[in-house]
Amino acid sequence: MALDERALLEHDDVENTARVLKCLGHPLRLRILDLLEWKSEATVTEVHEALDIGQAVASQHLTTMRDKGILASRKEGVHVIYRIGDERAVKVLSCVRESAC
Amino acid sequence: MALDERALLEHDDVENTARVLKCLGHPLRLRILDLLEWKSEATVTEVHEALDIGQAVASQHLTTMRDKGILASRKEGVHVIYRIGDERAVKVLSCVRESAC
DNA sequence: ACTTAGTATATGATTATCTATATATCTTAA
DNA sequence: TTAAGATATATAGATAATCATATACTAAGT
Repeated sequence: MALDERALLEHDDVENTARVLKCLGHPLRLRILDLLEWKSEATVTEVHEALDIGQAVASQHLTTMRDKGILASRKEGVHVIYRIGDERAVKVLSCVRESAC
Repeated sequence: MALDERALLEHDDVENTARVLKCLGHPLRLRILDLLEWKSEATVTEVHEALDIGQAVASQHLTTMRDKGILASRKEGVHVIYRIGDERAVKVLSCVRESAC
């Protein structure tokens, strides 16, 4: 019955969707997303201090999330300021948190 | 600023949320979810044939998803019939698919 | 130019994930 | 009880993720 013609699959973005969800599926990255949801913006240092994780780890996760489009960033002087880059990530989070979406 | 008091975190289910999202973050498992979304139910054999994957692989992924509560199953004779066990998974999927949730 | 603070990357060790093959278990029919 | 089909599990090789340490890069100030 030609699965390739089905809704999700015909978009041929299953791989990409999986990549995004997999990226969200990590405790630290969820906490980063949560942090940016109420703080709007944060530098690498702020993330690494707020979450009490190593600077390199923070940078790595932030970069990973930006690569997937989940986060966006801008440079301001010596700081790199990260923010949420795709509101769908927030919605996904709220979907999981509660029953209603 | 006591991150531990924030919404998502005070639920202390960050780990579990991450586990679920990580589980969804796999191409085959997304396709399984997609299959069960329009087919309602499917046996292991049906999944492994519809997705053209090995029987063991199908069984493993189905088991994994059931362990996380994403799927549910019942036994009927010699068959094990899987279905979606948590509608939030579907909602997560639709959140990622489109802009609106 | 030098220093310092912020950020990114390279590396490697550890652990987890994925898939295939093979095998085991379970259920029903003969 | 034996056989056959359906499902699950054990195992192992390959690949990928994670995290820590160390190092490199960059921008601003002195």
